Amino acid sequence: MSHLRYRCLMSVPREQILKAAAELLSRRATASMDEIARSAGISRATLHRHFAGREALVAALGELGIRQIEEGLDAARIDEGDPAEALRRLIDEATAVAGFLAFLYGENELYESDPMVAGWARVDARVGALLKRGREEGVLRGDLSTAWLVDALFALVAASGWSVQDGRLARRDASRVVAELLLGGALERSAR
Amino acid sequence: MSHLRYRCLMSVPREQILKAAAELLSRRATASMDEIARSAGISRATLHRHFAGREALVAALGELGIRQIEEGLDAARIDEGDPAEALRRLIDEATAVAGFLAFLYGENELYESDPMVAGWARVDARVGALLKRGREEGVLRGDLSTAWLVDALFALVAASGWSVQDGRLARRDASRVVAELLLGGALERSAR
DNA sequence: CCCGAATGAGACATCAATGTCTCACCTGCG
DNA sequence: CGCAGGTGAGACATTGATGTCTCATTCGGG
Repeated sequence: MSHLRYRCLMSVPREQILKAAAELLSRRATASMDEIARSAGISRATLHRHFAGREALVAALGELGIRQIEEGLDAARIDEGDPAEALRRLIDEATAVAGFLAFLYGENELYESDPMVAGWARVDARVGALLKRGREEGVLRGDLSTAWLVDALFALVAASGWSVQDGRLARRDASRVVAELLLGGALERSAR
Repeated sequence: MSHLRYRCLMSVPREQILKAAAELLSRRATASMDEIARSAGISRATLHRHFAGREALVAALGELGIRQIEEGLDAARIDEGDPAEALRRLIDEATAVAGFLAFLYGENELYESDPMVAGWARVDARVGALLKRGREEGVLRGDLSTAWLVDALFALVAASGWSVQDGRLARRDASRVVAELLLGGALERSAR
């Protein structure tokens, strides 16, 4: 939430445009520039003033998404303490930017660009390292590959974002339900 | 649904075309008809001979997807026996058609049609009923809503399908890792 | 009050995807 | 062999999205 000064009209902040675009595109990759603009509450002309074209918009979206997730990884301090607790902190941060994560998760095949691939690889490596540490410390199961757990983590975070968008899940519950399901599973404790 | 014999060339079966289309479109919703055709190993002209247009293709895709999932629900006999075991059977059936499920899961906002919405609602209700039964019998946790568990189930099945497509997961392991993660979670048993 | 900056609405050309068509080819069968 | 059905390649017009442009409007600041 940038509280910078806007000299004239109440311009919609660039980041807010990107957020709206991410949430729309994560659901409908075929959304037109006009739909994207209206979802952000601006006109198509203004959208084009911010981003040269669809390609530039998607590039900015990918860049911001990667940056937000990496900032989340930093904030979660995933190299410290109990792996399970680190994972919960990571999920806290990730669900906060679930919209962008859902976009990256579902759309990374489109508009492939080297920096985006590299950024995603960095994120993947860091999350994988955490899960590997958890496995080696005996906290996480050894019969589920870390690669699958990474995929499952992002899938659940993205799903939580969609559930929130669709009103099936309260935003404040997203982090908890993802963490509880990913870590503890769906079975009642007495039943396992 | 004509299951007639093909008298001349080795025609690519309609269902195989739909399967290829589902796997491609679940990843890249913007794929062109030409890309879809080539992913199925046929020409654009032949694709148009099978399906009047993109709309008809997507409709057929949705119809077949819903049908396959409902057949899977039938085969899994989810109303019988231990809910956890029923859920494992359901996941077995669902991962077998993960490509179609991933398509339906990610693309159901596009090309909305009444029969598709109704079909998805039927599936949702049946899976929800199973989870509700599991909760009432004390097998499934009561602190995770059934709506969330339904979303998570489909998200994990779809994710497993993508992981298989991308070569990060062996197809024969898909059912196991989804079921183990969804039911038991990622924590080592001794650690919880 | 007036000016400047940013916006929204709309016109316009361009481009890629789409849907339809024709035609030549191949294969299986009588 | 000759035919018939299915196919691939390609031409063609059409459509919708896109990118660029102009112009009037509006709001904030000096």
